Amino acid sequence: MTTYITTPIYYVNAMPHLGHAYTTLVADTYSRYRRLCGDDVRFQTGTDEHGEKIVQAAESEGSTPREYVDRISDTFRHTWPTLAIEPDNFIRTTYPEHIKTVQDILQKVYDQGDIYFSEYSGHYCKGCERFLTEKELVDGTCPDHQTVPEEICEQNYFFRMSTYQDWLIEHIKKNPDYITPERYRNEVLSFLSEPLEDLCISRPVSRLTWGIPLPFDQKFVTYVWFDALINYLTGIGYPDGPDFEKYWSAAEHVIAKDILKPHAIYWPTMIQAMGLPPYKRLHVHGYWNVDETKMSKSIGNVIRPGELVEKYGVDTVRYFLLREMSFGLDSSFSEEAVIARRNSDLANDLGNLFSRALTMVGKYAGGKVPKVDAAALTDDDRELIDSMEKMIATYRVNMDAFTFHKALQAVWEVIGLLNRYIVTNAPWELATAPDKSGRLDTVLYFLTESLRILALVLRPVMPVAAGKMAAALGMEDTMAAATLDTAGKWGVFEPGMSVNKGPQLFPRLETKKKQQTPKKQKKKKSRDAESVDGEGLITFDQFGKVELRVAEIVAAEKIKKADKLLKLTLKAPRERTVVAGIAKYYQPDELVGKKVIIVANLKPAKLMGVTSRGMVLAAKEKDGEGVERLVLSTVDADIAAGSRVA
RNA sequence: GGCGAUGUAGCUCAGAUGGUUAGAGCAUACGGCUCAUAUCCGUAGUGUCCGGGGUUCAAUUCCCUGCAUCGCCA
Repeated sequence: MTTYITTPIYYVNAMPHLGHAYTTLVADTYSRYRRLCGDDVRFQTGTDEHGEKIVQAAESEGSTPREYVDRISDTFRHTWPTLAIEPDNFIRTTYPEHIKTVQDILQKVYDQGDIYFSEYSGHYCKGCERFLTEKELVDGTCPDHQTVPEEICEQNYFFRMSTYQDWLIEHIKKNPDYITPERYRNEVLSFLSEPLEDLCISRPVSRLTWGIPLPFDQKFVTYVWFDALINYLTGIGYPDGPDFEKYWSAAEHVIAKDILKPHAIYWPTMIQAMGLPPYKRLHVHGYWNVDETKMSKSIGNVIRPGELVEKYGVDTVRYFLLREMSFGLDSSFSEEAVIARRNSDLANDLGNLFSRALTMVGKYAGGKVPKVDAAALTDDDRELIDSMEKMIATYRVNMDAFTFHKALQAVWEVIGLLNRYIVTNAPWELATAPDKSGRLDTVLYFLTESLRILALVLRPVMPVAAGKMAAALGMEDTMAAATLDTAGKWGVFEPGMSVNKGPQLFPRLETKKKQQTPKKQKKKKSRDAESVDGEGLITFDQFGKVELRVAEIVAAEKIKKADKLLKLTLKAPRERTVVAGIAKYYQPDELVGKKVIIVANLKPAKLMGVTSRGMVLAAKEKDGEGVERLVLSTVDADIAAGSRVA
């Protein structure tokens, strides 16, 4: 079998965050799993590097687009190994081969009449990089950027997506696995129940230069779709690379739900127009909410995967992300939850199981895997074998279906069974009775054999830890080459092999201040959950939740019908909109350029129709006559916008 | 505004084509073991299964309606 698994290519206007990491981790885990099944696997990720936003981002830091994309793309490329993510190919849309193939495809589709030229006019928002419909406008402004869109009349090229609508509906209906989980399949079908409009695929060079020129009209460059999506083809050598057909016939894409439409609608119709067979499956996952709010650049509560790995280790992070999220749904991320998973699942259940079992093989069997008396198996033993085999079957079904949380749940059920097996068979008692040595050997063999299977199935999820487990079992090399077919069954371990406990797999992590008398705390909290311990004092941790940052005011304007409110556009370091109640004390003009301190992770709120993401800190006083004065907080010396304040 | 999803134990969630005692993990309390990483094993709980109405011998499950949250579309 062949597997071709891809992540989206990531737009280089942002640094890698938890969302990128999760998508890529899923693809990596799946690729490792398919290799474990013996597949020929190709795993691809990369970066999407064209577009107006890139030009702006490059300008704002004084570099060329080329320098800028090289730098950010490199950051992505170097982030993945820290998570033990190992793609076979890292593609960039600025690679010459990609550009050439994109142009060839555009020419082909143009020649066959599926791309046409047309004129239209509308409200173009620069921030959104697109035209907004009348209904999207709020008081004539873009609701996301609070700017008045330009009235632009423009000519562009369009792809006849509508031609392929009926085919696509048929295809999705006939192939229930084409888009999963089902909720997203339904969403797509519901969208397709209305007539599709054709897809605008170009931008005039007058407005965008950082893109791939249309081969049939040099006054235009291609806009995102025919550039970015085609990476899935160019990355495996389309059109005439030797491996192209082999991998393309097995193509599976992993995406987050925000890019469902391009992948479930635009892309299949494009593929169909090119005369290629459709991709095999599309796997759609949800978002990570961070501490109960959406993770977003503008709120600034972005989790950096590298920092997590540094703190908790690569295996814990991978396990947590795959175990905690029900694939397809949103999940919430918190470091408390990571620590809880680490301690209960990894340290207590799994790590301790390895530790106790291998210690006993060392103590009671001289460190060598003993022989089994096959004639004297108990019901316990048979139940264990049975459970192991069922677990492997469940694991395979769920790994195939991308329901990683269920696969891991099945593995942990058998880990629980093993811990029980130890207690009921009490090897330490068997060891004191000379006539029970046969039974002792059997129990120890059953344990080590089970550990071997655990190390095998956990490899796709926790490659580093699984390597340590294999090493402890003396099977580092054989495990690395093993497949589920050859090794994923009972009875593979050869008696006589040496095992070696080695260091702890998952040392417990200290939980914060757990020793303090919890009962007293409880009483206090139940009286008033809002009040803080002590007399109005907050803990350092509580303070740590408040993210203060330096922000530069780049624009300020009054909000209509609100005499106190100003709408500020801040850079911290990304642009965001914050509404501040300072209109009585400051004029918009005098604010621009000022550097202030903001609460960056405040839950967004709508004030007079404007969404405010954060708040500006200011001091207020009343003089003797009750007249109020307000002064904005600022910084003592010039410092980069976005700097953290603590 | 239209369509859809979700609402179950303190927390995160599973589940039943309607039918006895509604489940798991974490957290909590108590007991046991000593091979093990203060780990493991056992026991114990608590639930107006979102509110209201209907169908039915019987509804947490089906139907209607309301509320809340979320998603897609306009």
